[in-house]
Amino acid sequence: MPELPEVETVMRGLRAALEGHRIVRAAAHRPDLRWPIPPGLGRRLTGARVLGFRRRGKYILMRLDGGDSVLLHLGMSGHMLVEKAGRNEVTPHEHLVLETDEGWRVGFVDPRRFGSVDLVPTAQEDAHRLLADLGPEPLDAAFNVASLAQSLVGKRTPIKAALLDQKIVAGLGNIYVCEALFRAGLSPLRSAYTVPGARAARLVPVIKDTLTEAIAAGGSSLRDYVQPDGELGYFQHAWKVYGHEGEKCERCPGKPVCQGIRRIVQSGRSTFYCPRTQR
DNA sequence: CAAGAATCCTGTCAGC
DNA sequence: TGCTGACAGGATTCTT
Repeated sequence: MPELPEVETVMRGLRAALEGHRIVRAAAHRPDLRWPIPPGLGRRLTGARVLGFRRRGKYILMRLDGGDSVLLHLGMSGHMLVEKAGRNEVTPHEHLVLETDEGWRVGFVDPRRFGSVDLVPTAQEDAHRLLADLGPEPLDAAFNVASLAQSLVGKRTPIKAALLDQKIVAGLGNIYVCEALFRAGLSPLRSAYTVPGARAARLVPVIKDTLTEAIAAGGSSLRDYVQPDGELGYFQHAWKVYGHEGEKCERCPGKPVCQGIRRIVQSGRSTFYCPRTQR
């Protein structure tokens, strides 16, 4: 489900509810996610104070006193529920529930269970096996035209697949890759090794802009996805190609040559693009 | 080695 | 109304 802007939005919501507060109750209700929730996690969390949050790619890290951090990935269908404490029944897909000293109840809900929860020593967060191989943060200066060009050299895979590879850049997913390629006027089918140069120079800024705008909008809300405070993100209204199969691309209005936005399948996932303006 | 397919799991929606 | 198949924001693991 969530890509970088949604994860960032969720992290900010968790920060507002949890940072500086003590966890007075914690329980894992179903440990068999993408990887098992470590046994004893509930016990480890109970009584801990939450010191702070950060995001790395699509992962959220929650720093606790006592030297450990909780590593959270929302997978495809994961989201967080933040509500007033008091509800004792657990909804069917609520795999982890916390309660704070200020009376907030925070639940991790993930029907498809592609998400994961782990515990990692704070001092070694970035050495965790799930984080160790991640590429640069797309909004950091370390992600730039030169660094992207470098990582695309010799890659014969389509640029669409390369940008989905978290080792090349950390946090892009299917929606934002489609949107960024549209904005850059690059075909998702183009071989990655042909991008370094002028094309990479177009691509990097639009990736940063797209993500920045999406974060400002509170992410994109699909179906039941909501931010922790229950608000809906609204970036989905800014999508130009994703989910717009058959519609006219806004770059070629009225042109008889425009066949409209096309959906194709690349490595098992939908790609939306305009064949006329994206080359 | 790299690239694409298969896989994990549940819910929803379109079409019949 | 029920049933079936396609598809969904991800990422690893298995095959070519």
